[in-house]
Amino acid sequence: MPQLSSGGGDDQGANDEMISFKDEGEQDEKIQENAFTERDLADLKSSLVNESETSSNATAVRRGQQNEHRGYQEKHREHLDMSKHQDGGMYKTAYPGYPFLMLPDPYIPNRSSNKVSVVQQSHGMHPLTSLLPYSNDHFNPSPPHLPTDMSQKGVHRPQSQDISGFYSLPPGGVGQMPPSMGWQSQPVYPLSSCGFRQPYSSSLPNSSSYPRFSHSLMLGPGLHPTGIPHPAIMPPSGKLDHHDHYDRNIKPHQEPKREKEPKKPVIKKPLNAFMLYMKEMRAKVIAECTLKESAAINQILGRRWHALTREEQAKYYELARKERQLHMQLYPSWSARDNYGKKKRRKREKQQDSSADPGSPKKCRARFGLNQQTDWCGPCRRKKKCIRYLQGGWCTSPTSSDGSAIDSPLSPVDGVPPQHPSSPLPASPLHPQPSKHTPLILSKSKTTELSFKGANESGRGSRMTFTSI
DNA sequence: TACCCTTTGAAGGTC
DNA sequence: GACCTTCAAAGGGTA
Repeated sequence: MPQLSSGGGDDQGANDEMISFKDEGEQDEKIQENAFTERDLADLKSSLVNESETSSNATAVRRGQQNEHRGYQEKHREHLDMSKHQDGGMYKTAYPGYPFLMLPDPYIPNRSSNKVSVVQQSHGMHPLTSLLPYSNDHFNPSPPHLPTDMSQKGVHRPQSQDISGFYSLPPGGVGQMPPSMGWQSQPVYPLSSCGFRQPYSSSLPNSSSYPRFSHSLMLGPGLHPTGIPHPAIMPPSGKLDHHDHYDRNIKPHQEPKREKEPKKPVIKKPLNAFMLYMKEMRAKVIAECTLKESAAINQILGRRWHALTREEQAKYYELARKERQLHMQLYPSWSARDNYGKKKRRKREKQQDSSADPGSPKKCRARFGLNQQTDWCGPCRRKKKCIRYLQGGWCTSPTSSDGSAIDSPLSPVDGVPPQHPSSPLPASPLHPQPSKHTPLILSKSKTTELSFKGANESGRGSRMTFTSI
């Protein structure tokens, strides 16, 4: 949980505490104790209270709806009406390109503060997407993979009000959030990996996301007047296809395509804290570093993420948590596993191939077999993570192939502290275990990645194994 | 055209 | 409970 850097303890300090963002109750208490100002706390608590209420309310509402047998088309018309009323305000206040949006009055009890939506905003999406399109009403009334009552789980007025609680972030609590998130003051950024600071904003380039969002606001031909594709619902192709996201009642000219190829919408995973951060900061990094390759950008973002203060990270965790809650409310039957296989087979194939390679390093189990367990390392005997990888015998320690800033998260030009402010970090979303993400091992260059893959049979697992060397 | 790369976090499955 | 796998975003790179 966020912990303000207090006297004596800078961000490198050892006075870290384990804070779990998963336990909301604990989290709230921790927040009270350490993290935010009193005002922040009050607002946050209020927000969370609203959440609790809204959760129960939403459930009750859904039950009520079941009794009402209210057609979702009717509900959808409500949404559209609401959207029409809100569009103006949304456009005026929302920062384009960011998944969060500031909500107009109907959703925000207290408009005076910068309210922030926690719902992701995909490219080309109307800001209202954050609220309305979490409903399936825009799609098949009863997608096969959803329960029959999903049509009742669409966002409706009561729920929208409830949701507003999610978005009601206290002004103070968001004080350091970037303007694009609707937060009021500038965050303190480390020096970029390019070696300079750059204020947000006005200098924001024509990044990929911002202009695209603007385009959606322009509502080009064929776009829904409200421009509401759902951020979490994607066409099976994986590409945002507006045809799939707009109400068929509103877009009759698009119907032929729908009828021709009724696609089953894919409900995307809610974004986690880091993903939200990435969406927010990507444009800035691109502007600063004139990088375009996402892999490199993401490396920088990863380092910056670790360089964030706890409060800054906490905001993203909180937003992500709320987004998950909202997602859960709207798609109670959705499972992350629903999307498994949607991205084809990727590394799995490679990993299988790699594991089939007799020359590749293996864990104790694979290397020595069950009948030579005495040769296993201790963790392997306990079914823990094999430590042989870490002992240098089977593969060389991954090192940066060059001294580039990207390769080295410790690079001074990046302004990133050698370690996360609180490392060694306890296990928590804010303070991942060093074994997982500490920058002691520099981010993986290609060389590193290869070395690691060979050692671990798993490209993914690599980041968990090698980073603690 | 489809997948890779790269990051962190969450979820679900396995052992 | 630890570990592993997959997916979420993004867009240039690659086969």
